[in-house]
Amino acid sequence: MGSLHHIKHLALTLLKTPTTTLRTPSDLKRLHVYLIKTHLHLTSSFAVGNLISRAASLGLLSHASTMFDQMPHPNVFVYNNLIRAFHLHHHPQNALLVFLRMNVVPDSFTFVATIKACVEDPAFFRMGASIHARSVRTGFDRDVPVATGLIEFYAARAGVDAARKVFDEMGSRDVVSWTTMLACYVNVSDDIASAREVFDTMPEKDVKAWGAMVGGYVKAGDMGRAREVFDEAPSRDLLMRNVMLGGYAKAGEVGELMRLFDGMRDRDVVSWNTVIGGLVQGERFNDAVAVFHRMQVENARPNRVTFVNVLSGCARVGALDVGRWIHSYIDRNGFVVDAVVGTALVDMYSKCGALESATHVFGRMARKDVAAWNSMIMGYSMNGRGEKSLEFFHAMRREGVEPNEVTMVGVLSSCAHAGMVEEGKRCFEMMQGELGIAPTTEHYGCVVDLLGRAGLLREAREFIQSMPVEPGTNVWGALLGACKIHKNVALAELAVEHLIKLGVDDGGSIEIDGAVHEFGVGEKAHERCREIYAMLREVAERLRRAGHVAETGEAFFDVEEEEKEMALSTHSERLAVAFGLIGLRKGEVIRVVKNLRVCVDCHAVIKLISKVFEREIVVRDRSRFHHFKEGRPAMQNLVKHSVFA
DNA sequence: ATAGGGTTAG
Repeated sequence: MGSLHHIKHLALTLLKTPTTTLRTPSDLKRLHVYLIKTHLHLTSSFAVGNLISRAASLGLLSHASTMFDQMPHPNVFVYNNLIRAFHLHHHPQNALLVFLRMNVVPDSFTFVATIKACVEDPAFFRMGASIHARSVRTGFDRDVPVATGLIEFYAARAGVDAARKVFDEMGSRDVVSWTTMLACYVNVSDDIASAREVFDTMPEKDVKAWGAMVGGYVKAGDMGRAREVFDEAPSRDLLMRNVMLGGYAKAGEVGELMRLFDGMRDRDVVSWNTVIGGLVQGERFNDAVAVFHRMQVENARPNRVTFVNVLSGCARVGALDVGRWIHSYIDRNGFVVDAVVGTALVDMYSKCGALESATHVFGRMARKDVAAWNSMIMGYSMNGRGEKSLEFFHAMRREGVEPNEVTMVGVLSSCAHAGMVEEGKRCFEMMQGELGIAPTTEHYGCVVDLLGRAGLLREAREFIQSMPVEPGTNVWGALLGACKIHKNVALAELAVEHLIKLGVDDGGSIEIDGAVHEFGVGEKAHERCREIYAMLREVAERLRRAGHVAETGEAFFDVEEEEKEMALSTHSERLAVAFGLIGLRKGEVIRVVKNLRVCVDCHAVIKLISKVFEREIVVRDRSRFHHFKEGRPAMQNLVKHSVFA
């Protein structure tokens, strides 16, 4: 109820203890109206300053600036809050403009806020230096928070030595300035030894100082030392535990991660997100989804980071059901699909082979940055739609979005899939020239793929030899793929030799009812193993009747004939497809994710399975998708939601 | 009445 009594009460409370009231935007809007009605907005710097401060933290910047504009004589308190408001909303230029135009004497709070704004953008280096000079002239540089702000400013803009100079010249230091100096060594110069030296020299340490030191070791990847400091600290707060969780997540120490997490009395959304992210990184996808479900049970509210983490897990294992569920959760709960969440959705859909949904999400995104375009370009490329992918590339350039190295991987692989050799070569040239992007092993792999697929095997081989960097698995994998297509056994053996040396193994997985099942070659460990092999025998029998003969020429050159047939029929992707035939209801699309390329025989067999068993099958391998429907490689209806339609 | 330091993401 917006009764006048209620509003008056709110206003009076605000004037006494402003930070504890006004929790919602509507509270603030009512108060705004009240201040105007009572003309307090013209005279009370106290009321207006506080309103600006609360408006900024509630995301209502327009209320803040309206109130400011209406005030004839704002005092320094009002100015400070407006500068802080702009800074909070990432408008450092506006913050500094307010500072330059203010016609009252700045105080130490003003200097802190403006220096902070200068840290945000490298363009404000000279501005920051001149504010520093002004603080020296007016004596505000002796204020500890001002000097601390300057340490951060110089560390970010001129390096840690310049920051250290300010630190050394400070008249007095407190625990915050010491911790700031420590953090500069950690974040700016990766100098853990100097950070430790500062830590050992500090006259007093609070929980944040201990936390900063833990974070330093975490960033250096030294979890042993991080744990030592963590255990040694006189007290541990939530943030410090989260830092530790992040370290275990980054190091892939999932056991320690879960042990610490489960032992925590209270957790915030960062704790949950860190654990989910760590499980996804550690390829423990089912556990990651389980933790997400645990969040619901424990009434913990997820945020956009949670969604992005879970979605990236879905993308990696091709878990379309879970991904769709997350998408509907986002919509149901009114979360905004911003550039990052949108890209995560697009990426998930396209890596699950659901291009139609990916295109739909992309089309509805308000802001599309490089990463968003990349996910579309990559998505179409991986799904074998090279021309469409290049259309997106050109649209992106028309929109004035600068391509990066990820874009070019997508573009080059599109050219490879579409057989556009000359276009691909042109793009490779353009990338190094016009765009000034240095090629990575990914790009070289794409070029090998481009040449190899087109049958230019000798050129591909020569290209590999001319590479200035060591060829990775992707490069040899591309060459092997080309050898399979063009039946070049000698070159294939060379590629396989390198792949084995680089430690590549074989595996595939499939998602049933939100759970991921993994299969290796000749896998026998799965709980429904007997059923799966029975199904494989049925598959073999039905395919034989349909006239299939295995093309054993290309796999295992040194294996006896029968063993060859056996090994081929237990290739991981076939085990997974067989499991899909058992575990999924008729009419559901069977989606399989594989970490190597699908061999020619499996490709042929799965094509036949899709026909004989009347199932739609999508197999994703390390470079692209294979859609099968009614015995043919199938394409979904992609044009409907396309931005070009 | 307003300030400065350690945590998660496409």
